Amino acid sequence: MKRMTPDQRREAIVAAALVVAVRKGLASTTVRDVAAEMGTSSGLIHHYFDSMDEVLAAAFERVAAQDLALSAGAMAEASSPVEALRVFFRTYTPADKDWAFQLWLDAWAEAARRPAVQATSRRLNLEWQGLLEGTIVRGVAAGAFACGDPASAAWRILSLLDGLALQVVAHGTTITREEVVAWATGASEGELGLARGTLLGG
Amino acid sequence: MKRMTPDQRREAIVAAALVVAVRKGLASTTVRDVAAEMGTSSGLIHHYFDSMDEVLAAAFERVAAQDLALSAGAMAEASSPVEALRVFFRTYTPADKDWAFQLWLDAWAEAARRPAVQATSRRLNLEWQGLLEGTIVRGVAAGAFACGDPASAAWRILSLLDGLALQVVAHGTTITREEVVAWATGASEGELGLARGTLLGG
DNA sequence: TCCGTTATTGGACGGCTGCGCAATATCGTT
DNA sequence: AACGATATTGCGCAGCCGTCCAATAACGGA
Repeated sequence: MKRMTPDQRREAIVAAALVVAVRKGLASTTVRDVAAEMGTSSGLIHHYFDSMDEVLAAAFERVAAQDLALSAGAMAEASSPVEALRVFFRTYTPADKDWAFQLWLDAWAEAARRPAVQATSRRLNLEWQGLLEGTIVRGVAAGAFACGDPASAAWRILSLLDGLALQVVAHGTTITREEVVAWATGASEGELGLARGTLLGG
Repeated sequence: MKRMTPDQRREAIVAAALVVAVRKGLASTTVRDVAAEMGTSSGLIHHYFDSMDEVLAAAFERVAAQDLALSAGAMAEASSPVEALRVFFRTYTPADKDWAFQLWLDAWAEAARRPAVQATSRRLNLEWQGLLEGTIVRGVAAGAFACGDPASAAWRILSLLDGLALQVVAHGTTITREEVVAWATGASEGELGLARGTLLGG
């Protein structure tokens, strides 16, 4: 195959790994799959990554970090903390990309046995919490929210959303996507002392 | 190996599969692992189960259903809905058995690609929600809780708990077990119109 | 004690796994 | 045009996978 610069090749490997991971699941993505997806030999992958663990972590990070950056960017442009929270719920909720959330499920499960995946998953979860906490802190400072403990409130909102989304993605029919959004925003309004329905404007 | 009745053998297979699943993860549990754990040949397993998917589903069900029954039993003996909820939080929370919750993580992730595991996981999640919903309904009837929608409240409490526990088990150090319990009970008190600290009696 | 039933064996089948390494091909530079 | 650096190949290694099936062994009833 055509020769690439190390940076380009690394990118290509991660991109190919992601395609395979979405199709087969993170845990079942193999060196040969990724090589075939790139159209190269499998040996090439170990020339850039020490282990498959690191390839999978990089592939997961690619989507997860991008989604985070997208949400963070959109929230930063919001006119107020309340609006930022609306943006958060709109962009975080698995809408047409359940596959991304499925990758989160894969990552959480794999974390126990793949150190690099665990590190990435933990770091990104922490960043989501930080993003949310920052927004809450700003809202409290602006007098828009009433919240005694922004850090824990952020964890609660994030975890509720994850727990509910999990049911949709893993089990399909137990609850609907609309219920996830409605229940999570409702609980968050209670958490932050907002009037019912405040966070549902879309 | 010694000949067993079909019932005994099925049990032995499921028990052995569970031991291996706890050690290696649900997804990485193989026919040969299970056979070796039992001390029999691997062909025996397919004499009792059509596929590995069903073995894993049965192994997962063994722990999950037992934990559910244990909680349900203890909650049924509680003197009041409030006490029942206290029991719920005490028994649901991953205390010394993170391994059981890790199996839940495995099951949720595997659900996408293993029909039998998905069916079991979904059914048990629904039963947990039902157990919680029933308790809330009884509490409302007894005037102990104020809750307009017990069904969705049950989903919210369960999902919050799952989402928080997930961080503990998958990432280890992000939040502590104590925070999980404190935050989940706190949110539930808000959800049900209880005074702060009501659910923490232990 | 013999016999039919069936639990159990053990290996065949085709395919897959992560990893490592010598050989080769393709660059940019001289 | 020749060369050194290195990206890429292709395969070997040792082992694993789920599934299937003919042969065997152990049991209960006659």
